Amino acid sequence: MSETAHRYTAELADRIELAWQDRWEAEGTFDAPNPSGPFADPEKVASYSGGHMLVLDMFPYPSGAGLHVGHPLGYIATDVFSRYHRMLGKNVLHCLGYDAFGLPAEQYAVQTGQHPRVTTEANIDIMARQLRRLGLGLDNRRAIRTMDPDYYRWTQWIFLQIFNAWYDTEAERADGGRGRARPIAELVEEYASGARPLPAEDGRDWADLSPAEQADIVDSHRLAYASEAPVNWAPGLGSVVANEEVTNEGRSERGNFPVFKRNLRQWMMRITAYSDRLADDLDRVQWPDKVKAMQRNWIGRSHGARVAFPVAGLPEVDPIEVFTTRPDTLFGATFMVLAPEHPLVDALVPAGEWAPGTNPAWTGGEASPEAAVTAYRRAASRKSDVERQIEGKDKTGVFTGAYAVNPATGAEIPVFVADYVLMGYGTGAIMAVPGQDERDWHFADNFDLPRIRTVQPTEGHPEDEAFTGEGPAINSANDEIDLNGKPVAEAKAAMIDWLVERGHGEATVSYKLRDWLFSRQRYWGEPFPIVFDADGVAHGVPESMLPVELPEVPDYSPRTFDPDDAASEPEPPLGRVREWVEVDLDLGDGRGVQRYRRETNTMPNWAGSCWYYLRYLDPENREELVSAATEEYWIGPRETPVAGAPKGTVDPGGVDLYIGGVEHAVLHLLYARFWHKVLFDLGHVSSEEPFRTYFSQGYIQAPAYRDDRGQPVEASEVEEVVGDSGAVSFTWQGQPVTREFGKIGKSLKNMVSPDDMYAAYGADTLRLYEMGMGPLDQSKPWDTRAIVGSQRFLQRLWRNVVDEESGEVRVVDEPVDDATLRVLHRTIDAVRRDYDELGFNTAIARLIELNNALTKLERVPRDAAEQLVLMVAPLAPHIAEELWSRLGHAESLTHADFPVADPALLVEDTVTCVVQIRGKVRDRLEVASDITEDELREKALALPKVVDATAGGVRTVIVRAPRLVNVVPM
RNA sequence: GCGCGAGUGGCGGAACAGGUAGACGCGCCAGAUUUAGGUUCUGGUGCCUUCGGGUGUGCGGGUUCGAGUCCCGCCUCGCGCACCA
Repeated sequence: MSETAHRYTAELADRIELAWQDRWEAEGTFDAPNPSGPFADPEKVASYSGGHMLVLDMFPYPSGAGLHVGHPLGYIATDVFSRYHRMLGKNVLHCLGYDAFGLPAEQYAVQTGQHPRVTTEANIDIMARQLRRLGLGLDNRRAIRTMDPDYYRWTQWIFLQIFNAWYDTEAERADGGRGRARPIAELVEEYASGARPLPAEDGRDWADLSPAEQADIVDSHRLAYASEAPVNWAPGLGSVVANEEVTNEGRSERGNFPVFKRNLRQWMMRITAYSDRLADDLDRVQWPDKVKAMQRNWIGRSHGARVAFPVAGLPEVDPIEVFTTRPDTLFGATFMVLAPEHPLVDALVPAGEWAPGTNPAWTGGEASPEAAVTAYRRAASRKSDVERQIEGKDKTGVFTGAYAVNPATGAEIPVFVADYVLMGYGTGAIMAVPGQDERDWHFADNFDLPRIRTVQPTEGHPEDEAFTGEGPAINSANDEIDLNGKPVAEAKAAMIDWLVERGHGEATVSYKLRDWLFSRQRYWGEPFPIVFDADGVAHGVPESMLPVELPEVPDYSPRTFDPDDAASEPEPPLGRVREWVEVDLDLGDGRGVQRYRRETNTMPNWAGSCWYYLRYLDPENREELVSAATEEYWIGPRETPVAGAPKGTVDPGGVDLYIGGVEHAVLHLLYARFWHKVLFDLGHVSSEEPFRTYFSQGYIQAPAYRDDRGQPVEASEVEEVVGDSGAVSFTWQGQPVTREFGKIGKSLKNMVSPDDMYAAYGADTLRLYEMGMGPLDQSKPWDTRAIVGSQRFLQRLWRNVVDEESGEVRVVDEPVDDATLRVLHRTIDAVRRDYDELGFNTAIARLIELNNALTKLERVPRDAAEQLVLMVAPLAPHIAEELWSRLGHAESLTHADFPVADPALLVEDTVTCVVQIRGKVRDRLEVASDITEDELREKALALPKVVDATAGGVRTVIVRAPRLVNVVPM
């Protein structure tokens, strides 16, 4: 034990931190008042001079492994930002809930027989303790959990809103655009009154239709609908998954099982109705360009044309509709290709044998078109996405035996079936233009089909390749239209005009985005508030019957199958609870008590996370999801749009700062935007976007080590060996291992727990280290050795205020000297700018510099120390509170005013001027900061080094007073 | 292949608007304290150097009085998408 009994050690930090965490909790320091409702405190709300701000993190999934040091990075950043803005006088709401439904808890439950609620609650407790120890300033009254019935009743309520809505593409919006969701009852009304013509043209009125026919029409409009459609079925997982959850390799993100396209009856969300708004409104939010690009790419809007190709000799068959982005190349369409699943295929295929003279390569080795198509379709349906991927560019297909007429040339061109054309994009059929499309070129190669170039390739372009570039049209004229010589864009426009005029097609837009598969065959998720009547018609459960609670089941596991058994059928666990599934209800629709069957699928994990930020605002509201006043207060549109938005942009509202990982760029962040827009259309929220500013934080990577077999070894047991030459190598149990940097976790055996950091350094040191490592949006390697630097800073800060031996406050009540005052105010100015822009690493560097300056003083003036403590507070709140308190302040500094820089003190009297010769620094001058150019030039030219260099004369002198002179000799 | 981003000391990273490259921290070196180790404190630390200076921000060119920063062409790495007609 040294005599420095009051040194800032890990033990002292621990005592200070726990004490302040208790006090914050007892005083409700971070409880943010609402303007009305359960958390109302209008007086307090009005007292905030700086307005209000909502700062959120993507909420965590409570996994069993607890936190590692990578998790809190974003939480610390939002906490620092929140604390800073509280000191600017704002009512800051920062809180954190739990994404509690999900697969890992269910899988664990299957293994152990423990109810997933029990394990999830235990995990939440562990996480909550670890997060509390970090000193986050959260309003814990709002820590919602998606698995609680009080929460998911509103998830179900939103589902019903979507179920009971349709997208009216003609309806006008407030912003002047067209298209918005409307209640389904209004659609029924319009049909019933005759205001809207019925889709079927058999002359009957709405009232003449049977209830089942009416239901069919209504259901086909709903934004949430059950439909039989090709979905991603993962037999090994026992569940279907969304497109967004299928990996590049065609496997399920969860469990890594093969995924098959299967026609199954599942719940879908009509997110495609919002394609344009989801793409366009990205201009209105402040998000990283990368994430905007990812969403735009996922939505995949492309402009082109729809063209109809009549089928030769079959006037009764519908023409084949294709989508093309290159209508200008129509003259080069020498064949057509339909997706194997295309509904028109059966009608096209002629009966009987192949026509005499059919190219044997087209027949797939079968005796008739029908046999060939059937065999090809069967083979295609058996292929998993993995296999499709592996086959890659090797184009396969068979001839259907049918020909279509190219409307531009009148030529009869063969129609093929091939799986390189996807049913889910465009119309599921293409016009093949081998001259201008690589894939079509390859197919033409394989099947000996003609190729006509319709764009003049640039010089030197290989003879044996498609030309996809820009150039004048060639070979593109008939009696009515001549594109030859026109550049691509002009030719496109001319062709579209001609197509429209002749009734062959029209300009159109196509999207990659598809409707969202919304049901899962799992136990641990939200039940659908849906029941089916005896006719199989789906009915929404009345609001008064919400929540539809998740029943207890004897067995949590869905039925899983051999991972490659594509023909297996999903069987959700809830289907086994007959007494829950079969239910007598009065839905209040005049039918009285009837027997119904409940929907046994559950909602995907994304459901709860789609809207949790809204429930934070008003978590105890029993009547509404969120009250209008509260929603508008926290996330209503602001007067000024976000920085960087195009001119004339109207602010969409939303969370002021949302921080989370980029892995959710096209999942959570797209789904939440979709739900929010539906809620906006239906009048439940005033904001049009959920997150007006989103920031994606980087990952913290930690060193991981592998032995000579490539197996990870326990990183904490690895020793570093420094060789004679200074080269560093690593060993584990005596054997050499190699180092890499990777995601922290069990799989790489490189876990670093925050608990160990709390024990060795304290939470403030950990916070400071994580914020000081580098820019927040960058990934960076964890280095436990380097944390000590952050601890040393806090120790020096502590020592500047508290005497280490006596424990007494050692600041003096003397005015701050002029030099120190200038350093102080420059620091205030810089730190404010850094905090505003989440530049915490540079803010910390500034604070260390200021602290080092104070260390050099014989006596530390109180005023300088206090301002420094206030500036450190957002980053290291416990030590700051403790020092603030020891400096004689009874109140927490949470709402103390953040220091303000005096502009007068930012102007320096003298500055260092560099004197360059030919652009290289050769000397320096101390000059008055208001020195004139002429004076400075004179001084610089008089310097001995300059005199030497300019003996042969001066060509030019550049003067940028007061900082720089550049002399260029002859 | 397409899209986005990044290459700066031994390491993490600074550098507002083209104007002192390497702030701050780790590590390393030296000294002080300590019985010693550790801790803590003080000073030094891009590279080369004949101690005058030379050189230096992935590579090659360009613009400029002046380039880490702007332009053109490459290379490498990371991330995302990927038969999207």
